[in-house]
This record gives sequence, C-alpha cells and structure tokens, in this order.
Amino acid sequence: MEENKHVTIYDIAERLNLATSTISRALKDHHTISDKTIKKVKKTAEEMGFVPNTLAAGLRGNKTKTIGVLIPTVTQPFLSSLISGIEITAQKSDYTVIIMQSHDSYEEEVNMAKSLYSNRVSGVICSLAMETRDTAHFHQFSNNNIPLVFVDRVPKDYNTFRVVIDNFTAGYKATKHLIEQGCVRIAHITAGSELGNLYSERKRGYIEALKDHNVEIDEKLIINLNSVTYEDGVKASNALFDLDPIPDGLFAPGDILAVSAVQTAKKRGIKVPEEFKVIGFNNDPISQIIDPNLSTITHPAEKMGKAAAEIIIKNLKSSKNDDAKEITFLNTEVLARESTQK
Amino acid sequence: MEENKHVTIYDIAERLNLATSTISRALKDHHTISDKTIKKVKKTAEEMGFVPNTLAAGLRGNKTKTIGVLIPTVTQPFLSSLISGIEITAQKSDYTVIIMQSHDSYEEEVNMAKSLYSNRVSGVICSLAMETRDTAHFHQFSNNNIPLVFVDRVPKDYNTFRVVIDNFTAGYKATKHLIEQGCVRIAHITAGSELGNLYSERKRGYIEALKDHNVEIDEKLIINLNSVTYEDGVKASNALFDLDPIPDGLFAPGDILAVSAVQTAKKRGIKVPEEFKVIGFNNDPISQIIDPNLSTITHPAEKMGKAAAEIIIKNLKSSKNDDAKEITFLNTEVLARESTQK
DNA sequence: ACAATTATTGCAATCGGTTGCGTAAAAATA
DNA sequence: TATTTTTACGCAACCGATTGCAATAATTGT
Repeated sequence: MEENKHVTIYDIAERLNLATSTISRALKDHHTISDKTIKKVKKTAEEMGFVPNTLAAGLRGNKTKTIGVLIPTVTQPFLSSLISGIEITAQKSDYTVIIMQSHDSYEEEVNMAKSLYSNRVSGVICSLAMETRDTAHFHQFSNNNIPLVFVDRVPKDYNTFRVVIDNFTAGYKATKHLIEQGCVRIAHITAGSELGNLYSERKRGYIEALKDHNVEIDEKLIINLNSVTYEDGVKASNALFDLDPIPDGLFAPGDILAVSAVQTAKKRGIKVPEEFKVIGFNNDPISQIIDPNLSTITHPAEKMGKAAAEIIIKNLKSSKNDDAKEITFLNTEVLARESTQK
Repeated sequence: MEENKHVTIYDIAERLNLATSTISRALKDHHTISDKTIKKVKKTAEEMGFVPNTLAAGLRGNKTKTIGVLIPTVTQPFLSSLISGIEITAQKSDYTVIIMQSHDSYEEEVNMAKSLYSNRVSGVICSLAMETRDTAHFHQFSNNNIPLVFVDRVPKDYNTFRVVIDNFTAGYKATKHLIEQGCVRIAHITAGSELGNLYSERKRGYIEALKDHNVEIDEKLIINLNSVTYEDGVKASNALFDLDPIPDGLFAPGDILAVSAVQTAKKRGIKVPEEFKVIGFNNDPISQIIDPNLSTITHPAEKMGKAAAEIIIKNLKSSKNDDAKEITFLNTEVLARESTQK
C-alpha cells in the first residue's frame, strides 16, 4: 500500500516549473494567467490527483465556506427536512454543512457553539434547545460578523436573522378550522418554553380564535406539558378524556401529540372524528399514515432550511454590514384531512 | 459594533511575555510546562476569550478530528438515526461531523467524496447511493490511510470496514415468521441494486425460508422495483392484489412499502391481518402508528452509527495499519405486531 | 526604433497552532 | 563547590493555499 502524500500546489509547481502563485491563480481562472498556462495547470492537477486543501485556504483567507447547523436533534422529521433544505442550498454554492445536535441541552448547545466557532464556520443556523434560556453563547458569532440565523425555535430578543412561521396565525387557523367543523369544546395542549416562544404563540392563536368566534375558553381544556413526547401526549389525552363531558375537539401543536390523542381515543372507544376531532401540527409523515388521516398545519421545513441558508450565503457575498436583520415569515396552511371531518 | 479579531495564542503570548509554543503546550497540559504557567495561561486564555483555530491545527498536524458522513439523505428515519448515533459517539471524543447527502446520485456522491477529502476529514462513514456501481471515488481515502467505514448499503468487494446487519438472516426470519403465522402464498417485493446488495440478500433469505419450510416459490409473487417509494409500493401491492388468488402474506423489505401495502389492502377491502399478513423492515416510527400496527424487523440504526464512529476513532488512535478490515454484523429481530397476527 | 502599455509570472509574507531541537535555570548528585 | 540531571521555556520551521507587489516579457502606439 502506497503512503500517498497529499498532492499540493507545490508539487504541481515543481512539475511545471512554475510558481505556486501561478498554480493557485490558474486553478481559479484568474485573468492574469494565460489560457495555455491555465489549461496546462488544470490538466496536470487532474493527472496528479490534486485536491485543494480546504484548511489551508480557510486559514489564509479566514473563511471556510462552511455553514454550521446547531439543532436539538436530527431525528425529528421537521428538523431532518430542515437540514435537507440547508444542505441542498449550501451545495449549490459549494458550501459544506457541519451539523451538531444539542439534544435540547443548554450545556451541549454552549459547547457546540464554541466548537462551531473553533471550526471558523462562515455562518450559523440554529434552532434553540428547549433548555436554553440565555443566548450569550451566540455573541461570539455576532461580534465577529459571522451571520447567524435562528430558525423555528428562535429567541425573542436577539438582533439577528430569523426564519419562522407565524405561530400565532397558525394556531388561530387550526382552531378556527375546528370551530368551522362544528367543535364547541376545543381542548389544547401546550408546552412551557420561554425562549422559543412558539408554543405560547400557538396558544395565543388558539385563545384568540375562540374569542373571535365566541367559543367559551375553558382552562380545564388546556393542558400544559414540559415535553412533547408520545407518552406525554397519552397522559394529556387521558386527562382530557377523563373530563365529563369530554372535549369534542383538540388542537395539538405537534403531530406526535395529535397521533397519541387519536390512538388514545381509539383505545377508549371514542370515535375520531365523529365524537372527537383532532388537528395536529407539522405535517409529519405519520399524519398521513394514521387512520383516520390527520388534519394538520403545514410547517415548511425544507423551505425554511433553504431560506436560512440563502440568507447566510447572500450575507456572506455582499459583506455589507446591514444592521437590518430581517425576520422571514413563511406561510403555513391548514391541511384538512379525515380527523376533523364533520 | 466592534470588529473583534479572533484571539490567537500570539495575543496570549504577548500578554504574558511567553512564547507561543509555551502557550500551545500549556493549553494542552504538556508535561514540560510548569503548573503555575499552565494555570496562568489557561486563566488568561479564558479571560481573553480565546478559542483555538481548528483550521490552523488541522493544517499543521494534517488531521482534523472530523468525521465525514456521506449518505443518500437525512430524511429517512433509518438514516437520521444513523447520524444521531454517529454524532453521539463523535461528540464524546470531541470529533466534529460533516454531513453530505448524495440524494442517491452517483455524480453527487463522487463530488461530495472529493469535498470531504478536500476538507481533510479524519475518517469517512458512507452508505452508498442507489445509483452507485463503482467505488473508485473512495480510493482517495483508502490510499491516504483515512479510515473508511461503509454502513448498511455497502459495496461487496471493497477491503474496508463495514457495519451491516445480516440481511439474509433478517429476510429469512421475516419470512419464517409469516410461515409460522400460517401464510402459504407469501409475496415479496425487492429492488434491483447491484452494489448495495441488501435487497437481494433479503430476497435470498426469503427464498431460503420458503424452501426450508416447503412453501412453494411462485415467481409471480415476487415483484421487482427500481425504487422503494410509497408510490412504487402502491403499484406493487395493486399488482399483487390483482392476482387470483391473492397472496396471503407479504414480506416487504421496508416499512414504507409495507405501509403502502396495508393501506392499499384497506382501500380494496382486504382485511389485514385476517386475509393478508404483512411484515415490514426497519421499525420506522410509522410502523407503530399504522392500524393495524406493523410487524417488522428491527434495524439498529443508532447502534450502527455508534459502531461505525467507534471504528473510525479507534482506528485513528492506534494508527497501526491493520489490514484486517473487519465486518461488523449487528443483530436484528422480528417485532411481531398486529399486522401478522393469526 | 523607442516608449508606453498590457499581459504573464514570480517572490515572499501571511493565516495560527504545532513540534523538534536547543538552552538557560533550577535541582540533584558527587 | 563542581558536575550531572531535570525542569521549563524559547526559537523557528512547518502545514498549503492566497495575494499584494515587483518584475519580466509581449504587444501596441507613435
């Protein structure tokens, strides 16, 4: 087995009796290099199996064409689609994507932020960990002019780019849909997270829709969770079904919760949608698998990923230090399926 | 806004009147540096907000503590769990993970392999693209002593590490389970991919199980697909249900296919599992959502990711050039749920 | 034919940690 | 006290691509 050393521009330079500066420029079609030389260099580089060393270029230029992604986990459908979107856009502009999972832990998020900084990423896309209450660990990016985009779970008071959906409107739409389908006792499950205020926004939309349509707001129908797992959903659902009378509708701010409600209802002999209508959130794959198919709110994950990546790349190209860090709102829609049919 | 330049060891050295070499060594507890100096340096580094530049270290040492992951997509549950496993293990040893999606395209896979090499990753974990028939683009890693681990969809004839399940045995088990549940006309869906021979292996297991249990092998019951999408599954299922008599069992080598079969059956009024039993593969989340719950074969994605990452890290520590590139087989099990009940 | 451009290429510093080797100072030994 | 051994730290080259500036060669203009 050969101990192939990496081929460098020095090797090419030596072979062709040229300076490394010429090689470097030729490889990127610099206008001061003659066409013949460019062709010759490229051909030789190809023959010798030259692959540029990103590290060297990054060190010298202090930029890496790398986007760091810091998210709670890659296994949630929404987040893996988000990554997919980021990756697709990044690839088009020849950017590399580094992914780190915070597992919803504040401590890990802090560490990984440092690690991304250490890797001198060109930009950062982040969806906050559940635990996170403080965003000081992102100052290192802001302070060094590294574009930072928060997605979905975003801090409220941080002057940087944000790509989100309008959770209030989405919650409003979902609830309104249930009302239109005839529900009058509409339950809601929410979760307490202060920084990423998306659940509270959805709840606000829920409340507002009830008010606007003169539907009674009953605090007993609102269940507050600390996490949004399937098991939590089952508990919440059982609590709702223990009420008398049971609610006739549920707006669950996530498809997993909605599915757990549907399945719990089935187990208890409650018919969905006849006796109990459910609308979820996210349009996860499971929403089309469950019987009855789940009505839900679309959550344009891939689009959000693309938008976030585009913001970073655009911001990197024109390095004008706009202080206008806009917030991008993407649209959501009600997907009316079987679980809310009259 | 301050134009904060990155703090370097030079800055620390200047502040403390020490050499950069001393700083560098102190920061990593080198034994030739006195405890007092180490403490002083670390304290100052902390105060000044020093974050090491990974690029510089990587360039000098020609190693980056980075694992490159090259997979078809991140959105399949199996693959996102695989990533999760890789990431968890990598993080423990302070490795960074770079993820690239080939989207099952050979051309993209070639490009991204080059990109990973360009980033001087320390090791590579790959699950091959469907399209890939040729693995020459991985030689750059093998030739340069960069550990390469193929996972799940692995080439047959490449002397490197592999982490897989025993697809033959898994197929055998799945089929045997159907036989035990009373099926006698067992259908199978397979897909033609030559390099990643996992579907053909599963099929081999299917055939062998039928033989061993004296169940007739009927070529009409075996459907060959080019891809394994939900839509393909519907087509295949319809083809099976157009037969007379229809099969009484199906071993689908993926939960998506299995689910499509269950749903197609329902639409056509065929009762699962009474008239038609189905077993899938992977234990995707949807398998527990669909009604009836899907029997399936476990596919230990996270474990495989961890195993792959461990192989790389271990191999990097002890840089002995073992020519023994072992194949790691992980275990799979039948999960008997409702869709195959007698 | 000579000056003025323009087209090409080379030189050398630079990015920021890392590390082999050398040396001065302190401690141990004779 | 003289000498050997440790201990602690500095010097400077190095990794490989990039880039401002200088320099040489080719081309154009008068």
